[in-house]
Amino acid sequence: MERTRSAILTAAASALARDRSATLPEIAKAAGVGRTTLHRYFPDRDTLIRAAVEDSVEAIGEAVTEARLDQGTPVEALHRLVTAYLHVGDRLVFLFNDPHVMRGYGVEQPEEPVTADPVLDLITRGQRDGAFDDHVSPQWIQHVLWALVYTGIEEADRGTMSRHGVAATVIRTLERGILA
Amino acid sequence: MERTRSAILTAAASALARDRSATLPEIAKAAGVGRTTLHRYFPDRDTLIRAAVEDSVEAIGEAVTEARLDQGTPVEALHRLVTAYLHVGDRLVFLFNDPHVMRGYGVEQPEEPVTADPVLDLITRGQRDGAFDDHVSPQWIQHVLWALVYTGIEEADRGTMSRHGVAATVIRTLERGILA
DNA sequence: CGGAAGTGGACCGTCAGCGTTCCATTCTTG
DNA sequence: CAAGAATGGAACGCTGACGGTCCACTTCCG
Repeated sequence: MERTRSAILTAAASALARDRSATLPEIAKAAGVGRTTLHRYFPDRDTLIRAAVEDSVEAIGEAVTEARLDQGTPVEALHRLVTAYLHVGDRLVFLFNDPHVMRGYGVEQPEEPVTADPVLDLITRGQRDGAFDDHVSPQWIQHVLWALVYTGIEEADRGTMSRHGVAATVIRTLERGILA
Repeated sequence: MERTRSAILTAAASALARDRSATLPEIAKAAGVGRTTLHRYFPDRDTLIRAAVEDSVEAIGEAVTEARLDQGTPVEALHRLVTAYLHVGDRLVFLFNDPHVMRGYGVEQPEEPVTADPVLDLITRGQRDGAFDDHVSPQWIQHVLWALVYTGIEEADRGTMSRHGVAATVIRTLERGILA
């Protein structure tokens, strides 16, 4: 069943986000599935993790696409992007804590020029329009964005901040820093 | 020898920062020490990690103390703090990636009020003086600070940015955000 | 020089997690 | 309802990491 596969991948991302050394039985239980079934879908741990990474990348990619970053002003788009990221928090945290998928993307890509990243497109557009700081590299802005969203998610998970307050706070700090 | 103990703890923090599932022999080798010696100083893995955490907390604490955060304007102090953090990058990354020491501090603390954190003192002072944004909590600012420093360290490790450029960039983004 | 302390290579028993298989049970579907 | 597919509990062997020990070797100092 495709439904099972999806549930496993989601649960795996969630469980591994919390504890990257989560055991296979733990993941299976989190997915509401027996260890045998888990093994049936993903023969070994490595396969599972790769699939989970791929699935999360895809899910996040969809969320970003839906955010329509090419529409409206860069600042408006940025707001939608942050919101979108927060909605896929688990997967984002999972990718963030993986053997640092972020740098090489872990999943082998056949030398894709990667020029087609909507987020980087938005950032460069914002810099061109004079909306975003162009004294720093687009990559830096992207990483800062990830870091702040990640921090916000932690805050929400811990209960320190309300789910909604997080978005506003992340955006505020992202845009204007911490100075008064 | 106290020298050996220190070398082990430093190497452990460094190795575990890169790969938190680093094996004991790996840590021993990183410390330039035999597995037996490692075992002599720290009977089991858990003891080693606790000691490494404690050691790192202490080292960072010293670096913060030396930054004299109560001197000069909050902004000046913040600059020194960021620089100090970057100098103890390895340990910071180690603590950051630990079973989330950051939240509960992992190391048992007997209900210390924790009121004596120079960093939080600086932040609240900055907010009181009208230097820092007081629409967000001091904790949030602290976490953002950590996150940005962490991001900067990654950048430096990856070679994306020069060691010196990192400090300037982190401070710039921390202070004024990503808007132009 | 000689003993004490520290070091580390080698070895070993244990154990948790993994990969694999078997099989009874449940769920689907024609 | 019956055949087939899917599920998951149970058991097993394997492997890698760990905790622990023994012992030869170096270093240091009386």
